[in-house]
Amino acid sequence: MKKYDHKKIERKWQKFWEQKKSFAAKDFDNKKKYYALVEFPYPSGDGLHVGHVRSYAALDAVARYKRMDGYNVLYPIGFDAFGLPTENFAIKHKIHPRVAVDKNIKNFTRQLKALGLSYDWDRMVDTTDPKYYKWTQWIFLQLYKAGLAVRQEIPINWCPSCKTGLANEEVINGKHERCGTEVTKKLLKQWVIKITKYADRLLLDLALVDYPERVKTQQINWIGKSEGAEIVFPIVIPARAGIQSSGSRTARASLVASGMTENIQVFTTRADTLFGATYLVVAPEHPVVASYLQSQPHTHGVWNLHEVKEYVEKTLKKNDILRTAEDKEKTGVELKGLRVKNPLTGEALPVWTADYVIMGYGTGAIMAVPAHDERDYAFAKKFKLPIKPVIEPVTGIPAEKEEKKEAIVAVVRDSKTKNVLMLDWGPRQANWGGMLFIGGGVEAGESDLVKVAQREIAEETGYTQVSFIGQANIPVNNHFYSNVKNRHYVARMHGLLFELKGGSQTGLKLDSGEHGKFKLAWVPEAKVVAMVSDPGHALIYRLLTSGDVYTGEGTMVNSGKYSGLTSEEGRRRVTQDLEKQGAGKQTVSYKLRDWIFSRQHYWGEPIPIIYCPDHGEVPVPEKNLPVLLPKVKKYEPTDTGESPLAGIKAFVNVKCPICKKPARRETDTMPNWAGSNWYFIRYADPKNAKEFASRRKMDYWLPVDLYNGGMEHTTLHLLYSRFIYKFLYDQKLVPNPEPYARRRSHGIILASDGRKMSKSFGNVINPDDIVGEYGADTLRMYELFIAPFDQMVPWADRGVVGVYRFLMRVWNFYQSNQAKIIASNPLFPGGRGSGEAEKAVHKLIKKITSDLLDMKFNTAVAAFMETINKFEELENIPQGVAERYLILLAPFAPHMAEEIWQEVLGHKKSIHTKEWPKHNEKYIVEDTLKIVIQVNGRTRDIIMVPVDLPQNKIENQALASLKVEAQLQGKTIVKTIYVKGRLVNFVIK
RNA sequence: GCCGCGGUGGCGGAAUUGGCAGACGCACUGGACUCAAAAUCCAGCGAGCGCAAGCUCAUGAGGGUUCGACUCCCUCCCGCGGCACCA
Repeated sequence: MKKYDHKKIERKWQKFWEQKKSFAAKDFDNKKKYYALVEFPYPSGDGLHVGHVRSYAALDAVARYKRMDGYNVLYPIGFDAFGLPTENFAIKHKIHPRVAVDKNIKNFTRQLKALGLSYDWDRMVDTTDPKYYKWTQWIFLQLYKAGLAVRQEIPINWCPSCKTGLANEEVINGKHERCGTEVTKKLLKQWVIKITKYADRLLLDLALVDYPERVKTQQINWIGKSEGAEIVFPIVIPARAGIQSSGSRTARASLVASGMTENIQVFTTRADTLFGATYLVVAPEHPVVASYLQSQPHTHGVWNLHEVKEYVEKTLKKNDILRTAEDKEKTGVELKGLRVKNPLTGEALPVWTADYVIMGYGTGAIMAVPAHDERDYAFAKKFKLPIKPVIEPVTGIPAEKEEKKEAIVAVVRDSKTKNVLMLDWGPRQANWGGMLFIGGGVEAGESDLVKVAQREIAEETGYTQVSFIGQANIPVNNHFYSNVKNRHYVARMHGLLFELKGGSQTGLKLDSGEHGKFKLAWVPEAKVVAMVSDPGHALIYRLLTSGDVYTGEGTMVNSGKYSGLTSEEGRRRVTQDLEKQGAGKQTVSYKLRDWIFSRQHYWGEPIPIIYCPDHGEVPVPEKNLPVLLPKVKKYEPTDTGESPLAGIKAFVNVKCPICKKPARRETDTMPNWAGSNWYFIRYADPKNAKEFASRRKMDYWLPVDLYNGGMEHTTLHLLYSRFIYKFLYDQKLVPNPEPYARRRSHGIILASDGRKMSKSFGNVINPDDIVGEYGADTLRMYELFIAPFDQMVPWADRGVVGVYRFLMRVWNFYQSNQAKIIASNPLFPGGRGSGEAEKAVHKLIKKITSDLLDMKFNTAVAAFMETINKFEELENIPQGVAERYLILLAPFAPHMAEEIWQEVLGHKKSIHTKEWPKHNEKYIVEDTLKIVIQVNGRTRDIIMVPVDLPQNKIENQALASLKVEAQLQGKTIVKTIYVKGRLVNFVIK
């Protein structure tokens, strides 16, 4: 028997496939195409990670399966090699990034080839190849021409020690990753890509694609669409501000001179709370603040310029992390003297600036409604600003005919035990009964709610020694049914909290219907929430005990003509009315920010723009692309805050393409994401020198049918590349609106200690070692086997051995002559065998095919194991069965399958060109059924019956079972449940 | 805090979507082979009671729906991931 020499076998077939170009994708085949894509790796100095292998092996299995199933498959690979890691690697090892990339790509290529992945190597791309990044620059120019690439002064992360701008990726916990200095914000002119213009389509078109739900929701949340209204608050200067009245020329003139606008626009999703706005807050970066500071103090009297200036400066120094992660204590300062007018009420409101309002969202200004917003509430409490409730919650379900009443709900807490007094009205019915607090109507003539509540407490519980603690800030309108009165009510319930001071009780004084209907119950605090059965009572309890602000919807109050409307209707009406008077409009706001595209680093694509003293920004003419990254000796970041390219005269100095006068090149480079945005398009036509890809080839190959990559790219690469593709689609340059029809993500592989694999922990598994010891087939199959594909899982050395043992058994099985039996069988002409083996292989075909389509690789591998176990039990395996098993295995263990196929079974052509087998249900169907017999839902016996046995016969057989008989002793059968072909269940009493 | 995902033997995980809980693999135990070990092969392997047939308990906790719940509903606890003053 031949030994399994994985090294020899794997090397042999890898060479064979490479020489024959077995897996090259043909452009324009008459077969159906299938484009399987894995995120191309970043060729780091550490080499391939076992995490890469998981993704690549999985899609390799799919790609190989699809080829065998008759598809023309494109399964390409390339390298994403620009960016910081390489630059840092180069600096650390004192070699040029170009050299480092070439070296790393070579190493990665060797490792990938040793895994026997069926890539079409002729289509390999490298984002740092000028022939490639020419088109990355070209795409940038298209964005520029469309007005989507613009230069803006934007606050960026800034390292004051290195004097350089930083990418977000370089900021770790608020510190510069290289020097540890705290990062600040600095205004710099940056290239910005207007991805926000596509926010809505990026959101809507998620409906067109098959992505995992969590990927979709993560993108939806990231885009963060909120529908709301923009409301215009005109700025007024009140008379008491000093010298001049609001119409005063002097005051106005000063404001206008300082650039002050006529009004402040706010964004809100709750226009229904406009009557509850008691002040305005603008972000410290808001232009109103700047104009306020520039205005002339002596004309304005009470202006507190100094204080405002100090606050703004302090805030701007903080970076985002400090500003948000710092204690949540609200800070802010009033822009004294400045007032705005509520456009609907005419009420004058003060204006504050506070860092809890951020410039980047909405309009950078809000109307504060402290009664119905937690942040505004906290701010108003701290600075003693008025709080005005304008929404009352509504609970319960309205009935057609209901009586209105004012009511109280009293929560009584024992001062010692902290238990809460509840009334137990028996089991909860549809809208009455259950556990409630003490409640009662306010009767005519009663005005003091505390007295009303004390009266009700005494009447219903007899307790008189209760002291008032507090009242809920808003009443709850509760629709309910009174069983006692047999009537529907809507009660405006005021919540009051009491403490019991003494246990003495007087006689109860109940309404006629109340006698004996309820019991008193002292409920521990922790259980109250779970026990209270009425939603209105539950809400009151929350308002009373947690001090929560009511931020939900409800019915409008204290809102003039809008009072009584629901929140939803109120929002519509208020917005409409504002629109009519030109004081507002319906609008939409997104959390998504524009994409900062400039990096002050050497190792990236130069941005193809020239600055001319006469013509300003001039794009590099397309015929002059690529703008080559110059070869330099020094590529370390400078300490001037400019890209290292700025110091290279031969690069910087250039003639203006329009007037030929001396001009300067842009010296910033593009971020890492630029090259990876569109690489999957290039695979369709990787060598094209005239276009980024030919339209015909794109029409054939795109979109990607299956794209696998990491979860960590969901809101970066995945979103960016969707955006770029949509942009190209709008330019009529690519054929579809979405680049990836189906997206899947693999879980990361942790080290066996459960931590992340990391050189510093010394727990890294190198794929080379596993390939060396057990072979690529074992490594690939192991990684598919360990866990569901999308789940994170720790590495287990022993698990590798398990898969290796399995492959050894497969090897030995085919080496023995067990697999070459039965030439023909009378029942199955054509050399196919009958019975168990045939059934097993048909089941396997079905299982493997559906698992490949569903990406359930772990259960597919288990099925291979199960089937080989079965084969070993059986005496004879027909050759046809053995061959089909091997064909199914080919996408998973391609080397071993090929070796056995050609060397042991003597076939002349590669197994990977063999057609994928089809299963036939008729071989799978069992001729006897296993019927589970249950008594009261518990399995008591299992019987085997012929498939065609009718129900009554099955039931009779079930009854005849001795084990069932034992259960039936002295009981009667109430009901018999039969589930076709599956079980009989006797319900007995 | 909000959103999403998850919790099943000693471990990684199966379970046709409401119908035999624990497939497959690892670890472990016993046996065969061996002078011995490794490798390999055979058998066992959720817990408790029992000589056994078998019975009882068991899918994070508690409740509910159902003839029947890992699966559906409610409440809670824990873990992971994302977002985080987004008005």
